[in-house]
Amino acid sequence: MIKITLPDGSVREYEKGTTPLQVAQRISEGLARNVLAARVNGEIWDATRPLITDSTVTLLTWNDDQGKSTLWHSSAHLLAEALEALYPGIKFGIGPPIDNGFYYDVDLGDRQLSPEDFKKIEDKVLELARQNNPYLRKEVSKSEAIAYFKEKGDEYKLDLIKDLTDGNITFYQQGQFTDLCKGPHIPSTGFIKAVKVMSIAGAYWRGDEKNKQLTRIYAITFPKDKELKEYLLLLEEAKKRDHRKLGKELELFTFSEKVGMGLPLWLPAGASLRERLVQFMQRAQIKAGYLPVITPHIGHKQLYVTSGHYEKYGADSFQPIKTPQEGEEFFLKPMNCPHHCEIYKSKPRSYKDLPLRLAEFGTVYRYEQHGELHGLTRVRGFTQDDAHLFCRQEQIQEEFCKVIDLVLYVFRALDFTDYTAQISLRDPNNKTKYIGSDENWQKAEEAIILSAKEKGLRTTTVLGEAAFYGPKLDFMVKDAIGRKWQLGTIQVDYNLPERFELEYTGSDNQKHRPVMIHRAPFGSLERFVAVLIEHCAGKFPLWLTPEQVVVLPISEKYNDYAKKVLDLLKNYDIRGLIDDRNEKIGRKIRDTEVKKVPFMLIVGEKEEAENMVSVRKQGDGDVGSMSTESFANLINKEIEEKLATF
RNA sequence: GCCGAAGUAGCUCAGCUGGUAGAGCAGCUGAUUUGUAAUCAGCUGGUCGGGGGUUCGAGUCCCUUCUUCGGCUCCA
Repeated sequence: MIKITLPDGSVREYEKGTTPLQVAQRISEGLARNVLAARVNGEIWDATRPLITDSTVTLLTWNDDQGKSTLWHSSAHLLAEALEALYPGIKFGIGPPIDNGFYYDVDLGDRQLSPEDFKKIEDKVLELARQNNPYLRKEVSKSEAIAYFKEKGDEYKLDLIKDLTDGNITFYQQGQFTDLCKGPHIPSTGFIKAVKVMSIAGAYWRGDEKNKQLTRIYAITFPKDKELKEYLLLLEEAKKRDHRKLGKELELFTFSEKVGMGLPLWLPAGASLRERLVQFMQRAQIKAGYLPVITPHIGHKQLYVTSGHYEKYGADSFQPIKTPQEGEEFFLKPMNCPHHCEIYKSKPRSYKDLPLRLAEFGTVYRYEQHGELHGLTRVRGFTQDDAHLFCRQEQIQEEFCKVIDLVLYVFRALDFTDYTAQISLRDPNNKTKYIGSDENWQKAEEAIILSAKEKGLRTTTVLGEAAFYGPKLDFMVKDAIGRKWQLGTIQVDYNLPERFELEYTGSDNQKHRPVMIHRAPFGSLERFVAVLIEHCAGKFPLWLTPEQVVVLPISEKYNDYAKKVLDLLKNYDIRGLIDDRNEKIGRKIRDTEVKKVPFMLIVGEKEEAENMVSVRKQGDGDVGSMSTESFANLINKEIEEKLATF
């Protein structure tokens, strides 16, 4: 008999060789029907793999990320079986689960797949799924494995086997298809109830462009048909929120081939929105003790040689700007930090000056690859809400705490309520690839962990994700439809102070090296605005939105009164317009709704006589009438409450 | 940069196997003076992404180039 510990802490005895699935069955049939895999002593196992020692077992279902990825991984095998049945002789690369579904890389030979084939593939997958074939795990020797795929003529699998160690190789078979795979897998194909082939794309074997290009087939599966339908609805919703589409509709920004790809042009509505974000951050930063600096858009080559960016990125970026002076070269700045380091060096610094917090909305230029450009999220010129905090080692924790406060203030003001923080630390097994002393790293990592804890952040910690120059803390937000985005970042840097030989005089009258912290709560304004647009579907918070109010006169007779109303609103710092077109009120309302303006003030004979406005809220309809002053006070109060928490 | 798909009016899109470009919205003009999500009528607007080729004739077929989209790779 063996002892099985379940997540609730209960311990039960089972016969040796009992499977996690049987454990589930003993608990309830309903649970057993939903078990996709199991976590056994921290490892993910097949639910049908016999337990032979005392174990801690967690049963995984569709509600667990690992349950999902197990189902998707198994689905990849099923997709491969379907493809092999439809297109005999094709060869297989790899077929892993991904964030939303899975893919399989296949070598189709001379065949071309097109979206018209998707339905056929889906039908075949479902047909095979209904056979409810079990996924059978089989341990094989390296020579057996090689023999099998030689026989089958699948050179990609042979390439994979080459790197595996003998005695550690497993096959999984379901139905007519056997694949090299370490697993785990779901018990049988019948768990897969719905499938959608999403797209195809080219992908090099092993991600190397020198290798053959395979066809990558993306698909997603679900244990219930209803979930597929929900997923497709979510995709539609994401399409509606696409910042490129909304940016065009709301006239926030545009691109021009003539100006250059990846170089956004901010239109008046977008530019004023962006300026409001900048002012919002500037106000908060002044409170937090930041000092503004301004640096030019270009810098001498030597600046980037010193910073190390020239060596690392010079060749792959915008090429130097030459001058009439022979041999003189300038670069568009790819980062603000080298300039800020020079500002630090502009005079001798004392420990009393620290922390020194230099802030700049600095526009930087990076030559992103052609295929990588995407709306505002991936551009070649963008503005960071950058700041560099120069401090003493022992000030790191306090500075981190203050930056976290600032980031959380941003999230609150912009209605990002669901976020986590990722702490990226050194790879403890490979300490040599990082710059800075072991002792400092340890202290900095500890400071980050403690400040995240002090601020009550939900965190995940990832070893080996730190930059070579220091550990960092990144914020991940979930938007209104559940997608994850990485936003603010705070990074410790031991490298640049070293390269620029930054110093301060300590209380001991000795020279010391400061630590630098990079931080950008928005990251880049371009990317942040893109995420924000998609998060709020273009319905920006009241304090930020381009127009807060549109005054709608019932007919041209009331344009003068509308003007009076708007003038009064302007005295209250409320942004608005009058729709004085010769249109019916229904039309004006519709057009204003479509522009996602939060409030409409309808004025006609009645309102003019009573000196009132009739208020209509975007999405909610008529909310009654009031005086212009009370309306102005109402919305200003709402804005104040939103922004006053820092 | 690589693979695949696409580029037609300001926007969204139609245009079958080649026969000489069309709709809705927007814009302009006029009528209407309007009460909570589209008033009516008329008009303007396109070297069909650019260049080259095949053809009596190209939006349509071929080549090339640019851009966009979906991926790959990379990201200080």
